[in-house]
Amino acid sequence: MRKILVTSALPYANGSIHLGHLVEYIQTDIWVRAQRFANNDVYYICADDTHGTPVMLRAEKENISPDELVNMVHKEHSADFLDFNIRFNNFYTTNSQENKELSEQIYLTLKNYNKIEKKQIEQFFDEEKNMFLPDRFIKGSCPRCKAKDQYGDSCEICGSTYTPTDLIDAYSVVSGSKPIKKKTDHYFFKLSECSDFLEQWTQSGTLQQEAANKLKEWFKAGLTDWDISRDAPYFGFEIPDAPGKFFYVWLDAPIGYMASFKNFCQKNSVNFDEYWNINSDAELVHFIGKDILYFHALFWPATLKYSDFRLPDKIYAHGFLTINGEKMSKSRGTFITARSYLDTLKNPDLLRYYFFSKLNDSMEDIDLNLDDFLVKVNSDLVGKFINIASRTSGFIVKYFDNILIEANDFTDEDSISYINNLVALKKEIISLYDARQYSKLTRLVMSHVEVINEFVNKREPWILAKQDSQQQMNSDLHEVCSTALQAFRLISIYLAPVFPGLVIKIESFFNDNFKSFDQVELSAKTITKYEHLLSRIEQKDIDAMINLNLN
RNA sequence: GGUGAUGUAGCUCAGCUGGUUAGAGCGCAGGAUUCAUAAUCCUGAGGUCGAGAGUUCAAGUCUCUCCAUCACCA
Repeated sequence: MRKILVTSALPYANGSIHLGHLVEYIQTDIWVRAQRFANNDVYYICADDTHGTPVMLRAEKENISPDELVNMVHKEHSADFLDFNIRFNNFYTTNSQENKELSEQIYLTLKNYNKIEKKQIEQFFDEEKNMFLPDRFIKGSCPRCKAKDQYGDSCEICGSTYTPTDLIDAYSVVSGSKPIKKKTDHYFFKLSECSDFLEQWTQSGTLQQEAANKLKEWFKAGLTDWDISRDAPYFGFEIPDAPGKFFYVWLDAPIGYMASFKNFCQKNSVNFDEYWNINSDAELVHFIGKDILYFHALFWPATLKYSDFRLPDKIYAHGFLTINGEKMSKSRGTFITARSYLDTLKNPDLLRYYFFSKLNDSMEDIDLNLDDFLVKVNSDLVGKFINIASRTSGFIVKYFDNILIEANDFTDEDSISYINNLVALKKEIISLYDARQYSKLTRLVMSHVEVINEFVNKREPWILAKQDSQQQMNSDLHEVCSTALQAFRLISIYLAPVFPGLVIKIESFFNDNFKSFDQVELSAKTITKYEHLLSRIEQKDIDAMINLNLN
């Protein structure tokens, strides 16, 4: 049995969860559930990422304290995750006592290793607000194409990148005043000294090949030291020996993984050190988006290494979500929030299935084509999969008093072989889940769904039923329908990690409780009367969802 | 501008180290069937595998050039 600690990236506490976020949480949640079905011991941990300038300024704008804002958002995020059937063992916050203590402890250990250095830098400063400005908070005209109101780091019109100094007529987004340059002391993590270690570590199988290749580029360019401090006013943790200086949000965010787990351990009597000690025998797996590979593959392992903690075993990066082949866009209404999906389409499992059917182990972007989503989910799930139960259960109820023939008692050659084939898939299914080859898994399982529908068509239970009005137990009709339903049960067990809400209904249909892939070796004995397990998606619901996001 | 990734049927995607007439699902057309939420099953039409050149007995699969999209970097 493997002991695994799994994390998804921490959502930033400055906005709502949208479908792009959900790719990751759904991917991870499915992986976690599948590992549990494979009898492994898994904890799934997450938290809100709360610190930094954007949260601080938004709170100010809304006339509330950052703490209040962060609490509000935490409630919203928690509800979104819950309603999408994403079940963390703990969904905490980086704005916590545990995180403060761990961040300080880690910082001080880094310092002991002589990995921290104070350097004077020059940064843009807003005199009116009396604060230093991140690049994103300076706007001006693009030096190349002269487009107005471009951010301090790059131009959205012509795509050129530059520093805020290059902007024409730069102004502070916060106050509108012209930023001046001002000197200040910052603390740096001497990442440049970690190159050898990181180069070796990142090329050792922890990352996907494509991610490792990406990192090679960065190593070629050379690692520079990492600025881990920000000047007051800043929403975050003050650095212990440096009044007025705060940890940069990206320092304490990944430490939030540890802090959230620590909080969980305290509440549940789990041994924290067993998972984070340098010689821990548990696995540590991070799911992230490709945009934050830099932080997780460089800063984070270096931080852990020089603060005497264990390193991650795997960093699994996925691509971005596009919608109808394009970047999500507010003006097209494709910046779809989790809540707007739930309000209109209701059923989270449909999106979970769609993402599942498209995800693999690569960093390629995945596309949510809304037309494809509608027909694909309806035909795969309702038309084929659910239809197996829907079309055969009536006979079992009507003629056989809800009693199924168990797979061991099948006498028909086809019946025996279909069930055997499905049971034999267990190992492959487990390994496809483990390897995050979800799209391959979908094709594999769906091919079996098709076989069962073909079988039912060929055996024509409706004809068998007409031939004999006094159906005997173990008759052909009984066995044909039992075969379809036993197969349906096995497929449901294999896909249980994908659609937990639907599975609850399937469980009660079989008077069963699915917990492990091992249950495919058993059979169902009875069913309850069939009731609709799943409704189709309708175009008008998708339209309504888009409309909600246009406002 | 540099680096990397991607570009296969209307749509979404498979195609491992190059090897018989390029595949799946959805959609579409025709047929079968009526148990099932007009679901299912069968058959079929659709592709010069982004473009061009090259290596090879043989290339979607390797090399080069170009085009498009995306990402990262300066």
